[in-house]
Amino acid sequence: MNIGEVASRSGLPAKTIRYYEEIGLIHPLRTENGYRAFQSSDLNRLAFLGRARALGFSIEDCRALVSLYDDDQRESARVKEITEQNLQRIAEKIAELEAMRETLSRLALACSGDESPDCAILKDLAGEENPAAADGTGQDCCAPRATSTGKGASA
Amino acid sequence: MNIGEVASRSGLPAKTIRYYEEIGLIHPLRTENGYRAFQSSDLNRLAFLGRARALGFSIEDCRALVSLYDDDQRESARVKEITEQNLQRIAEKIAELEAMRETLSRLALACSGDESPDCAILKDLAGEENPAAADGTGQDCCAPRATSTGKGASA
DNA sequence: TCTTGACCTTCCAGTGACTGGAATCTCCAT
DNA sequence: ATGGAGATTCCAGTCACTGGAAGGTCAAGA
Repeated sequence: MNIGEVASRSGLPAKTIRYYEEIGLIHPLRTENGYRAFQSSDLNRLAFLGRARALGFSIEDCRALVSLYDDDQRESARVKEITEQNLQRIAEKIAELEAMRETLSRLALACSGDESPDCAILKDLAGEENPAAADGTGQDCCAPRATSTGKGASA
Repeated sequence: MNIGEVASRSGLPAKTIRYYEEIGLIHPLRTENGYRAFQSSDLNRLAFLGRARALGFSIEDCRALVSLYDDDQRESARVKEITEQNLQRIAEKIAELEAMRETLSRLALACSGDESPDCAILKDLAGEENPAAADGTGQDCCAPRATSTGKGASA
């Protein structure tokens, strides 16, 4: 199989497949003309990688996972450990985004969204004491210093 | 104020403040020795930017927001529009992460996590017909081709 | 036989939003 | 005079690709 067929069969762009070879995730053979010659085992590996990536595993996680997959002496505990770390990262990210969503929803509600320059969103961003808070918690959510690890926008 | 004081007062790293100047988000004056000389208005602007970034606005959104903030002819509708676009991006990201979380939780539960090589997680990634599904929906969540826009791991 | 066009190759640069580090300069206190 | 903190610029790296240029290969059709 040439790269085009593997791309359409695996759902991964050809560019990505070349990149995965470059970083050592796959090792397809070559034909005389220099084209990559994929076996069905390569296709399986790429599908595995595509699924793992779609589940949020990092490339380094994927490297570990395929190597565990290849290793029949593996302990499933190691796989579970990687999975649970990923799960925790994702849960943290969700929590961070939920906090943003709540604040943004509140601000959007408080903004009239008309032709006047008066804007509750800008007032909040400018640090004026919450005219639109009214949630009683008094939490200073999402101030720059409060952003533990994440760097704000990333999507 | 020098950059160090502004950094500690705004909560933004000095590196980030220099970067924000480089991309034209702020325009601090300079003293004779070449040091940046920040006014309190620069500090306000940086705090504004820090809050906006912590709420997930992109740098380009931030550029638009500060320019709206500076414009007393603005219409609050424009601010609300940007906010709601951001809100939607965040909601989509959350939905994507929730789907990952659900699948990962299911897989982690199905994996014994012991010293044996038998692993439900690896089986699923390898595309074996869901031995751990049992959710009745039969949805082929998180297959590589199903990943609409997002590129999988990004946190 | 020649040409066309699809497909393949490599290499380099860009993305977003910083972050790290080197080399150098300025200022102030001892 | 010296030491150290803090400032400057510039370059490279992060993550996981993605876009594009320049060129090689192959099969089909005129």
